[in-house]
Amino acid sequence: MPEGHKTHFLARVHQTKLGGDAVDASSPQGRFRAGAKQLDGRRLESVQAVGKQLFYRFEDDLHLQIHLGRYGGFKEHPTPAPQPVGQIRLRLSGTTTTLDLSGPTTCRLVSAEERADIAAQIGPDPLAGGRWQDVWPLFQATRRPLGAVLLDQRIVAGIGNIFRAELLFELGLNPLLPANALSEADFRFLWRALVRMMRTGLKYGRIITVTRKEVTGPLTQLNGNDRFRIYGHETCPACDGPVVKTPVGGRPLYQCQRCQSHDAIAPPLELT
DNA sequence: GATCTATGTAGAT
DNA sequence: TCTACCTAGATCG
Repeated sequence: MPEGHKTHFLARVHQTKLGGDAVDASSPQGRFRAGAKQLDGRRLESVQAVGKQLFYRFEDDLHLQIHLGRYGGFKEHPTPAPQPVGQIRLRLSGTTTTLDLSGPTTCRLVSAEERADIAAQIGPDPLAGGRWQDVWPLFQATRRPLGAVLLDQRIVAGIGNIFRAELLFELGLNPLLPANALSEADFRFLWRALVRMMRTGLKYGRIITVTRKEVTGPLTQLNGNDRFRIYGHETCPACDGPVVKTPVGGRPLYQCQRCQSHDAIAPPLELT
């Protein structure tokens, strides 16, 4: 269930809880048996997120690449862990913590060269010091709609369907605006908003775009789509008009057509 | 129990 | 642009 905030969050947690440990590795489901066998007993040296990719470096220059895809996820247990439940592709047991990985799109061992190649194909990552100056030329070079460009991991790393919807809504931007029609000042504004949104997601380990003013009760207790302003909603929190769900860039985009009709960044919306 | 849905991507057409 | 793939949880009957 991850966008870029989640991979960075997981990298931190896994580094803290298993970094330095010689791990017991197994594949209860069986589909990563050979890989787990190679990892078994080796020391986990570091964990790093690159956009939505996760890389685990083990001793002897062994690299594990994980992409959670849409359904993938980790469950954490104290070591010794209970019997695995469900389709556990990989179980990594450290001294104090055991991780169960299920449903990843990718879980494989790669060489240091392959790891570098994969990372090189991913655009600047707002959570890893990516700079707007490096992304801006790529926006200028394409007439593809903003809503599609934001999801392109070669251009910016870590944005998924929720961040895209929430960012475009917050800025009041028309998702179909050609990327190269955005002014430099507006692009910088967009970048700042994106970094803030993703950092908040990293802090909580989940995407939260509403602010305390907009909801009752603590942010951490929000459920489901209540954490978002537009994604998964039926009515617009600003104008109370209908939210439409239409495919842009191959994924369903939630949009208030009244509030998001602008070709430049609009004044802040009144959110209630 | 069956069916639907989901924060993603790669490869075929 | 379409389809396949990965899995769990919610919803429906």
